[in-house]
Amino acid sequence: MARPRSFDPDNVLEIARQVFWQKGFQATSLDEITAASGVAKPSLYAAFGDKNALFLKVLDRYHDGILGWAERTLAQPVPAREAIRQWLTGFIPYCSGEKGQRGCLSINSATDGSLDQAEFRKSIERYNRRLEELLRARLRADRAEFRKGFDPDVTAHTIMVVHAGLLALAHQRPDSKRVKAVIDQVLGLLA
Amino acid sequence: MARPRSFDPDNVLEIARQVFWQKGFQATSLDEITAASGVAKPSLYAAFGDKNALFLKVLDRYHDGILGWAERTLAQPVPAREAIRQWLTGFIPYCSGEKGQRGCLSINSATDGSLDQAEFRKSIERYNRRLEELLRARLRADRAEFRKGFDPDVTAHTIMVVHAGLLALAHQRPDSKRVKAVIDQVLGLLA
DNA sequence: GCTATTCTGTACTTATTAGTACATAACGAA
DNA sequence: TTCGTTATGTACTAATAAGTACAGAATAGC
Repeated sequence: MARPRSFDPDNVLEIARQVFWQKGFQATSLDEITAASGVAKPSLYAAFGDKNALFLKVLDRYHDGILGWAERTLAQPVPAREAIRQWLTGFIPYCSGEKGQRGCLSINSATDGSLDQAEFRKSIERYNRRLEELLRARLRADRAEFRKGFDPDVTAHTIMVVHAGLLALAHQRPDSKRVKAVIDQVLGLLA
Repeated sequence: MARPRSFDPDNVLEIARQVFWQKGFQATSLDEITAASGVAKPSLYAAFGDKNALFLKVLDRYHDGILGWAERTLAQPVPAREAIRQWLTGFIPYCSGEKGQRGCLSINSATDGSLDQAEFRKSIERYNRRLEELLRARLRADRAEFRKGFDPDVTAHTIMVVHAGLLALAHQRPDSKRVKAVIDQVLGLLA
């Protein structure tokens, strides 16, 4: 009953993610997104709202993707330590080499002082909380695998810190061997 | 033999640091720096060059301050583990609570995709390299304090990762107790 | 084919901001 | 005091970018 959309919104969000991820929220202009996606500004505004709303959708999508993968990886029927090792190891391609350069969209956004928009912060906080909950739940459930006095809550948070640190330092494109060595050493805390 | 400067450049760099640290490089306009410092733009340009050059000076100053403090702390005549504990503990006020909100200027800059200026990257990389060298040198020197097979190089890097992670997550204003617990747990690797 | 409705593209407005031109003020030296 | 020199402040330019007005295109139903 009206003219149909000439683009796939999901596809545009994917393209927008790449641009935002590479250049950051502030430095990305909507003109760059129209150039990359072929969708003109009025259509972007109609479909996603303003720049903030578009970025928020991109960020939520990014978070959901990682959370989904974390859920699957951490639910595997292997020892908790092995599941967490696989989870952390899965980040190596994003923490090292050329691809590491861009780091993590969530952390890049969290460290961007200009994004004090409450909604961005909320999205990031919820993401971090959920991720840590996944780790904590797994460590608590398999507590019997560890030594006496093992503290699953502190350990879950430590792993979050290491995870954030690896992705923060990823911009230096470290060698994947160094990243792996750090992961192996930190997993020594799971005993 | 000419009109003297009406401001202290060092003082202006200090003020500029606060503004850049709070809002980030991109989001900080020179007008905000003139407003905060009382120094008009032409004077800023004459004294420091353009916005990039000013920020680079601010960043280098920031790095030098932290490196100087790290050198002093890590050179103390106490066991390496204790020196490193003191060094990490010293970051707690910057990793937690209200003050943690702004995070670390260096990491904030490293994760800002718009700063692909080669000189910014170089300053940050040199800073990280020197910091890691300080840790590595201390751990190597006191290697005898640790167990057989202890790897000072990997451990130094792991500490850098934890350090970066704490400062990346600082934006969430975690409780200082949580930060301390992570530090204590990680120091368990120094044995 | 015709119409109501929604989407698209061009071209605009408006605001912000990096950087500068220029007139003037403040100093040291003679 | 006067001159040469360097700093300061006002006011500008130019460029970039967010957001929008509007005319026209594409569809489904009639």
